[in-house]
Amino acid sequence: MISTLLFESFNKYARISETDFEVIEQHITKRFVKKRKTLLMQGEASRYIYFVEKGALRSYSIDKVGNEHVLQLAIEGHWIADLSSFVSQSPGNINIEAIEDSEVLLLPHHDLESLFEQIPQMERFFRQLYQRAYVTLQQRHHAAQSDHAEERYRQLIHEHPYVAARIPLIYIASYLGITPESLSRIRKQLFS
Amino acid sequence: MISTLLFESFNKYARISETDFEVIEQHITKRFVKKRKTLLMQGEASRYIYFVEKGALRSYSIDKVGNEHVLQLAIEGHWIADLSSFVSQSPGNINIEAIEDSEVLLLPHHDLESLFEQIPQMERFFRQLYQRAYVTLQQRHHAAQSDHAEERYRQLIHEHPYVAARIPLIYIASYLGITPESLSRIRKQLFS
DNA sequence: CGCGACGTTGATTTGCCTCAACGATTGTGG
DNA sequence: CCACAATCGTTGAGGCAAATCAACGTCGCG
Repeated sequence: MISTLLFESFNKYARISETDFEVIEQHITKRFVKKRKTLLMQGEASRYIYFVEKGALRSYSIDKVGNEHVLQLAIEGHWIADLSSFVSQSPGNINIEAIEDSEVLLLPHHDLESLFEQIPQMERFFRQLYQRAYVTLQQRHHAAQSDHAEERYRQLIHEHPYVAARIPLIYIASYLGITPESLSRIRKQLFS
Repeated sequence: MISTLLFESFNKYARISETDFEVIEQHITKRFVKKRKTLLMQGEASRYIYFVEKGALRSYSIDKVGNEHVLQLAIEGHWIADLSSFVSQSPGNINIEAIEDSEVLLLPHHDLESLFEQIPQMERFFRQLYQRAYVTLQQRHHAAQSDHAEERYRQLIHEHPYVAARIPLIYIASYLGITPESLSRIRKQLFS
């Protein structure tokens, strides 16, 4: 087995047997990404969906004035992707970059159809993945509208303590939709 | 044919023949909703996805302090739903309400499986529907992060002039994530 | 060593909110 | 059918959360 983490991830949302998993693994390739190196650049069609085996990554978009906005933070055991680009196989406007030296497993869009046919549970897994992505995005949007920055930061610490502890403040701030300065002040006030 | 509008909507994103459409129509029911009456209430599992045949509706969620946040505005020819609830068939936290006296067509989740089998193009249509919902949400989130209220309002007028012209200012404001007072001031400044 | 990445702190500004009041419509119950 | 109540939009005054601008300290690394 290439990756126990990956096996567990599949099994969390669908029942994948070990023999099925072996089939899946044949379609997986591994890639190493150095800190601050880009894995996916806007303008490309995202040929893969990425599973973080080790390290940490972020996805972000860039606005008119050149500011980056973090969409997703992912540490080992989690998936990261530009889903709209991956699903439609058309150019996206999202970048994915390593925050630490990382190992990433690549599952190619190209192989999905045949995988779905061989392993019906894979289809279920992906359906759920898309669903979760949508629900998460909706919750974030709602939180951004209705909660203050401090409350959103509290929530993040509560739900993803590892992420909050490990990822540099600048990216956390961007994820929360505020400036590093603001988050720094919020933290100061929160831990005292 | 019950509804030409509905037929056109299907055909915009998938090729549905008239004979296929007749099959679909057998699963559709019509419902009249009076202004300010609720079509779907939070806590319910959304059994239907709704097509607006006539009138206008909004979907919204309510935050801790009791404020409403409009998620979607839909006039005739458009779909509206609590997708996460509809897809998972579990209780949602979204309300759908008529802004004007409206006619709505109901497509039940219960019938989808069999429809997908009979009319493969239906599956394609729904896949695209989900995709568009996701992309739209992501764009809105990005806009909320990077643009000022005035710019977001401009965009809305540009992309959905009919909506902007017809829907009361309070709902537009909520959709943009600002107060009615703020939008009123933005408008004053914009049209002078 | 020197430079870039990262975090902090202070001073000031600003976009939008809150609260309050008021007019114009539209809706409704007696 | 009229009176009164909501709904909707506007305007003004004041306040606040977070942004901006600027400066500085620490750390890791080529």
